[in-house]
Amino acid sequence: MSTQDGRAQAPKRATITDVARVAGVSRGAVSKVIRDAYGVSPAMRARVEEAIERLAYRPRTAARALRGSGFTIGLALPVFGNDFFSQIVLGVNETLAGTGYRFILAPDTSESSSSHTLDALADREVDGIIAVSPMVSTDWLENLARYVPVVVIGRHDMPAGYDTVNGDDAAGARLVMNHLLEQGHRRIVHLTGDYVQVAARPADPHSIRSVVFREMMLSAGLVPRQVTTAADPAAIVACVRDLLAGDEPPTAIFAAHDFLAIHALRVVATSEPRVAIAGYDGVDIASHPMISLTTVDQRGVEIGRTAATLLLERIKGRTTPARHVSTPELLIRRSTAPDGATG
Amino acid sequence: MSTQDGRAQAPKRATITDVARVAGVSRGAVSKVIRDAYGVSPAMRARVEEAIERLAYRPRTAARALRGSGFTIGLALPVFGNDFFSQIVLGVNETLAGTGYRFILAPDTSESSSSHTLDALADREVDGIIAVSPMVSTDWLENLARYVPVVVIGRHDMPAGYDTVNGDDAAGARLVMNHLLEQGHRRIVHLTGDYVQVAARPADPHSIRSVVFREMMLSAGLVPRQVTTAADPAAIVACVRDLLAGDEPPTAIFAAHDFLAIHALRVVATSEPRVAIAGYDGVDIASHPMISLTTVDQRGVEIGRTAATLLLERIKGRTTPARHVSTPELLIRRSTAPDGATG
DNA sequence: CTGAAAGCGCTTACAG
DNA sequence: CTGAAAGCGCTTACAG
Repeated sequence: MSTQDGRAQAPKRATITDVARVAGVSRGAVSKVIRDAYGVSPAMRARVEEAIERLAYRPRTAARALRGSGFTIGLALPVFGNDFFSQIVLGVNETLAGTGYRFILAPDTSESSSSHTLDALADREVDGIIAVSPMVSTDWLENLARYVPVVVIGRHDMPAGYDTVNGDDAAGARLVMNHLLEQGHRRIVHLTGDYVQVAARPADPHSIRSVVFREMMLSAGLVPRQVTTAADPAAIVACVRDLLAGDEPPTAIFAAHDFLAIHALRVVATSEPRVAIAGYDGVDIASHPMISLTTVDQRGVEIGRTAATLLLERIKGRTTPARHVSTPELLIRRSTAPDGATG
Repeated sequence: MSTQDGRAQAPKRATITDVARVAGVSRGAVSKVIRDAYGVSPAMRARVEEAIERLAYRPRTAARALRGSGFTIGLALPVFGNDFFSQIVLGVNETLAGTGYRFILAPDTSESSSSHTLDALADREVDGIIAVSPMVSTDWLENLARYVPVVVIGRHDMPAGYDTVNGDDAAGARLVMNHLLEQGHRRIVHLTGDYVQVAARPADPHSIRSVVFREMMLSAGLVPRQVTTAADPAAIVACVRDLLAGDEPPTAIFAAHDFLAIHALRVVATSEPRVAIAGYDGVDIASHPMISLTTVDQRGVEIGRTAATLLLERIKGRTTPARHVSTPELLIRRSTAPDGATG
């Protein structure tokens, strides 16, 4: 006996009504037991719990979220598979453990921009949203924050309605530049993503790194030179290859983030003369002895933990904005070691 | 005028009722316009769309899912931040583009096992679930599949109610072993995760790789030796260090997956004599010239694409089980090159 | 301590 | 082509 829709006769999961019937109580009573709410007699609780067990009942988050809270927070990521963002996710997960809150991840996809991703999360009635480097205006975020608690990672905004968590990008960039200058480098190039627009997005971490690079080169009496590349490995490799093949190739590259640095190393690994490279983020693979990339540890796990903590505060009712900045640390490795120390 | 709950006076997003009121039509009519359903006059559509625009209305997925479909599929991952799984996510994303379906990710967390993750997804009333290497019984999966369309990646099950997508692990393991044996290696050790239990989980990809390793060693007249390690980098490094420091250290290591192989390389990078290493998965970093790890490309993106395609079929009504196996390819790199070719 | 009723925001038949 | 009503599975006051 089949119908047109193959799922037509799919069995229904037990609902709160089924449990109420089996336990011989009202639906409201079952709800109270589930939520561990005040005012349930031990006897009733026992009966309800037995019925829940027997029916393998599980409350539907979708329905709960509609009325009360679904105990879920949404984590929006601009890309999937970036190791630094993975650190953030780890931190969020750590903080949420034991709180009863779960999280779901929603990466921006090829066809959905940051705004779509954030909207989609809000549409699912999550209790709060952590947005990592969202590419939307502050106005857009302020508006979103009117309806749902929001914490933003990776934007040095001065928001009224949401919280921010960032690394100290100016300090981190200074650490890198001081290191390279101390090594005696004069021809240093800043390698960054082609989406970085310092003028349009001054609060963007990559803009700040770029600005600091420029300032420090100038005050050292040097010429700041910056090249931009698309995000895919092939483009990065091509960009760095061109750079090294051009006139006056740099002796050092300050890459705006580790992904750029690691792919730049693909070129540098076989190039002569050697070019120093420093990255930014502190991803795990940078510490691998065969890579050994100098980088700035942004403490992604800590950033994730802090963001989750702030979001839980907001969910509980805080409305005053909080801004957290974590202190970066320079990890000096072989990629910027003086000539000859190459592994 | 503030209340105890800071969110008490948070503004409400416009609902379908608001739109109906503004447009002067019924809620059902608005619903039809939203869903692009049959039977709406152009005039009415125009009025409704104007109201939607004006109110910045967005249908709540949570409410839709309760009644019809939320056009969302859930992707359950056993861990977060694994590069091979990222390939799968990319493939799923590719296939979903343009279908109107979105996906949300739910990784197993420290406190939630695979079953909790899958339940949580089902509780959110997703239209279907793709489960990557879930650590639950087949009975459990069959039961889940009674209620929601399911596709499982990374288990060579013979299911009745769900689909499976896998690499050909036996073929892949043979590629690796043939390669190592051809290089003249006799003392080959298989390095695998300590959770792998061949007897208990014969359908697990890692079990299959382990079994094939054993068979091929035996038929080559060699002694199969396997060591297991916990999943964290420190444990892997300690394990490999012990292995190399022990009696009769191997001349080659067949790691059950790239993450193991790459961290094993941390030890091997500085060890004498040289030990060949092959991994399994085909993660991006393996191709980096400074890593250059021999591995089996599992074609993760293709696996993700196929899984999404099968799930969409199931959502549309297919009930007969499908099983897809993708053909792996051996990528020979420097990590298994003969002595002296070390980079 | 317990239950009946209303409502969250949507969709689905069913009348008109 | 359009609307009124019932219902998805839950929670929230409000009576008793």
